[in-house]
Amino acid sequence: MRQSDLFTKTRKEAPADEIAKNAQLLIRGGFVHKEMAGVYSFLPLGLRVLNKIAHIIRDEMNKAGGQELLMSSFHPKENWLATGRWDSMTDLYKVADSSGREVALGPTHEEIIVPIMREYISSYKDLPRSAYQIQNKFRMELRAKAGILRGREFIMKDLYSFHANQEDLDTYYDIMTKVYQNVYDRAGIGDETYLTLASGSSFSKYSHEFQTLTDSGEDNIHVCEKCKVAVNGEILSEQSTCPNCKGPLEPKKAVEVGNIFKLGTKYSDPFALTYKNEAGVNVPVIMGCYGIGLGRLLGTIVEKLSDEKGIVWPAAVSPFDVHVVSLAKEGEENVSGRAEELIAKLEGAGYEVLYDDRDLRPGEKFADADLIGIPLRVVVSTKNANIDTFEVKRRTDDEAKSLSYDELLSLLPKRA
RNA sequence: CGGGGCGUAGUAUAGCGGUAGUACGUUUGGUUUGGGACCAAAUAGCCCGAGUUCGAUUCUCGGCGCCCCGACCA
Repeated sequence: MRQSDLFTKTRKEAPADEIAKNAQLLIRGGFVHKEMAGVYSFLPLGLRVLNKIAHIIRDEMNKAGGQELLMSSFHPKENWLATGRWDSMTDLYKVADSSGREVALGPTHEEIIVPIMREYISSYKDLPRSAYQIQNKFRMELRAKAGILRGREFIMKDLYSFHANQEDLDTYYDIMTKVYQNVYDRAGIGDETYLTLASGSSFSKYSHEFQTLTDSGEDNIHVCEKCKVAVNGEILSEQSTCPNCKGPLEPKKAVEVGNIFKLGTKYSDPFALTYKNEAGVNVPVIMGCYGIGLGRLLGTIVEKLSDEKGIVWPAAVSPFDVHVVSLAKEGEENVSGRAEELIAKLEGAGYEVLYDDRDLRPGEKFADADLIGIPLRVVVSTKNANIDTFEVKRRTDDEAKSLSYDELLSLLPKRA
């Protein structure tokens, strides 16, 4: 993609009232546009990152047997009355149409998925089942904050699993624990993301959160670095040592990038979601639910992986694979021509390229490249127009290197 | 929801009881061209409402909005 065609522009300064690093960098780079407190639009660059994250999540959820669907955002009031959450969930958006009919805007989808599954689960032969979606959620946060880390409208992957018995849920829960860690590993923040014991529900004493260490996080957790596990501060009085090695815990700030819950029959009961076992007896379906906030994950990556110049995207979630910066001046067709040949080769090899073809001074282009944060920058200029190497700099490097095309390729993730 | 702060051009800011200046951006012309250039010109603004006042962007009150701390948070 030609940068001169990209409708967004970078800016030197962030809005004064955005303190959060994720919001500052994402706005300056043209990834997001703020609409109101806690509500952001994703611009082309931001959407590319979001889609990369979604791709990773889909891949992992599919591996775990998840079947993707897309549920509605409008929810029937009666479904929420059935679970009691129409009144008990204080951050539920309730909207009325002109006739006064009320509906909820979905903050989570147990009230929708369970009635759906009720139509398709009737026998033990129909279990287990696992379904997920990636969809916008609405929660009336009293205080949106920290840029895109806590919003009122946000994109979430929510997966719901349905089981014949507790053992099957337990097994699946362990699989999801592993799958979640895979997601964070692939998104580049796995090494500082902790499986964290947190408070549970009436059904299960504990749940698990995935918490990424960062000072901008709003949660206080207590970590055991050896075992890579942690305990949320909210249950520290009950669990004051490492759940694994029983060693001491160290307090840290963290942001919750995912959580997994054993729901039991909490939502199957109100909708009478049961199945017939082999003896022909109706038995309640046991459920689990598993969530990841995509925008929050994106923001967390920015919080953790950025420097004073801008964002440093991990390769798997970068909006583009390569940033080709042409320093061609007016009339230097040999330079721009070489840049375009390179891009054609890279794209032919399956890579996504952002091509800075703009008529700007080099300093400005470099500053933008650093801000946007694509992992690999390739400069084509009169310096290398007539030799067979390119000037290549990884975003994490300080100095550029002169590399051949093949050497450049070796720095990129493999493509099939 | 409690507490605090802040609303001036697209962005960042200065300022004043007498209707606003600077920088970046954008547009035009020229000089430039390897880490956010320079000259000249142009463009564009006081959140909304009420009150006080001869006069309010400035003071007072109310509203709305944004940020921060706390509470809340599948």
